[in-house]
Amino acid sequence: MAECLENPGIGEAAAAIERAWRRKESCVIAGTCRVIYEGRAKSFLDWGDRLLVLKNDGTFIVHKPSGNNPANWMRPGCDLHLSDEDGVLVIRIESKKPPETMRVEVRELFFVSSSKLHDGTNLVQVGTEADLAEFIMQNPSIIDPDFVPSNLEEQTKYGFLDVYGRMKSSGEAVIIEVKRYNADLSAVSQLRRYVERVRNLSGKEKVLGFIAAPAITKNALKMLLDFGFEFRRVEPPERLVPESRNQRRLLSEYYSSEKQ
Amino acid sequence: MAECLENPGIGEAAAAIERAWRRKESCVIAGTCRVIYEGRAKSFLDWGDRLLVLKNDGTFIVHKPSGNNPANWMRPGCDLHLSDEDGVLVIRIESKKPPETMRVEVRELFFVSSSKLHDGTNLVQVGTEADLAEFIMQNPSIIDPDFVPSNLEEQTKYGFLDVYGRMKSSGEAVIIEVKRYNADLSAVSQLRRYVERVRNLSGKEKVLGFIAAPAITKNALKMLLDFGFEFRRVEPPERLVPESRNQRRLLSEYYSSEKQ
DNA sequence: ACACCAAGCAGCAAT
DNA sequence: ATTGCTGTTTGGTGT
Repeated sequence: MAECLENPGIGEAAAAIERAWRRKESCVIAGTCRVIYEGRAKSFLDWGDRLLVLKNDGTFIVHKPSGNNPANWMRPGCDLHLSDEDGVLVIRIESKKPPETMRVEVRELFFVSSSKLHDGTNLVQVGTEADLAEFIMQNPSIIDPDFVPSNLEEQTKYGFLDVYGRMKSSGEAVIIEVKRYNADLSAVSQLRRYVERVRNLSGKEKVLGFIAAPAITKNALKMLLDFGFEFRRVEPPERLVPESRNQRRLLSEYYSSEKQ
Repeated sequence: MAECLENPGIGEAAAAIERAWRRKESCVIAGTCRVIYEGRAKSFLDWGDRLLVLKNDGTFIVHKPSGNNPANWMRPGCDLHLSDEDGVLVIRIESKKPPETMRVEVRELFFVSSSKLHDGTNLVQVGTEADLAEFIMQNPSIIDPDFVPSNLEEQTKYGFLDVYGRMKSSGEAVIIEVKRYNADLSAVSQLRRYVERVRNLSGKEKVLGFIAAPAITKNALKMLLDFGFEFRRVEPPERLVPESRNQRRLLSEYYSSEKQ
């Protein structure tokens, strides 16, 4: 099932990686390497110890021993080529579209571990911006007692709008830009764009603009008010901070929500 | 140096991970697991085979056997806690700020590999937007034969302006928003914001706005022209090798050695 | 600490 | 295929 080599030689390691790749296994290499990337940009990473992750779909990821993000990577669908150049293991990874290449030179190896991995399940997520928009649709009075959200068809004729509707009494169009976190200047710009678009397309003179978010930056609020728009504070529907007690209950909660 | 376990039992694996963590080694686990994350959002990943990467700085990353991005992750600085719950290895990862938790249950293990990794060198990169802005500063005629870029201090006076200057003959202010790729609607919004800001702050009536990029989307071009701005096509220079910074010297050394 | 912005952004859905 | 936009965005820089 799994195959691990501790402190292998170049040839040994190359054979193991080649084998894993041919068998469509996932493979992790730890070693001292340097990396050259050329594609949409160019980069060079000088000698150091890293983790190299090779997936069977042609994904290749270089991780430094600290930090969240990879130092270098190649997206799924790459080709792999291994060679021994003067005692250095050279891994070339190539992508056709976009045209990119990565060259990893490994001069010392700590381990090469590989295993066939099966995974048919996908991540289930809650707490996104779409969830917040849905919450506003269900609770329109958060925006205004007079606000009535529209159906989706009416929205789509104006393009991508987070939440769209109108004021019941006046019939004025209402556009709401929803942000999951602190709304900033670009959120206001976005709202402004949408408002102008709806004004043009509908011919309505009066289009009201709102930003609904947990918070808004000072400058963004100023810009918002300058344009005659309004801010509505909206807390996310669920408490997302972790509870210390009874972690297991949460798991069963996920299960029941999965089952539905 | 390196330590690998193939198909270990729960207790064995827990001991190895604990040991790696205590020794500040980087550790990779392959196994069948499910993952619950709660923090800025919530997610649940049902049973499947994954790679788990634990770094000594408290980074924890869950990779599915395909795809570029991690399914789940915890950023640097987390605490780790291991336990055996009814024959299932439970890895709890906790972050204080922001308050987040991840719970990984591993019911089968393929390998646990760890090694102490040292890496003092950082990535050197060229071909960013800043490089393109620098190129325009050096070659202002790309924008207009009459365009004279200002020095860097003047750039920062109004905030984050990519390139700022004026027309030599008329004295009109010029603002250039630089994009490394296809300029889109948000790029035009950004330019518009900057132009309005400079108009307000400087009292200048005439402020010219440009987008300099390799390309621009259709709608973005329409919006750009509607506002009276202009587009300038700018291809990134063939050779992006900079000279000033010490770190960057490494890259130019590489390139010149490659070219021979 | 906050605000703002680029990113080899990635990935996804709608056109 | 392109466009537009979200993201547990991340990471960096300037105030």
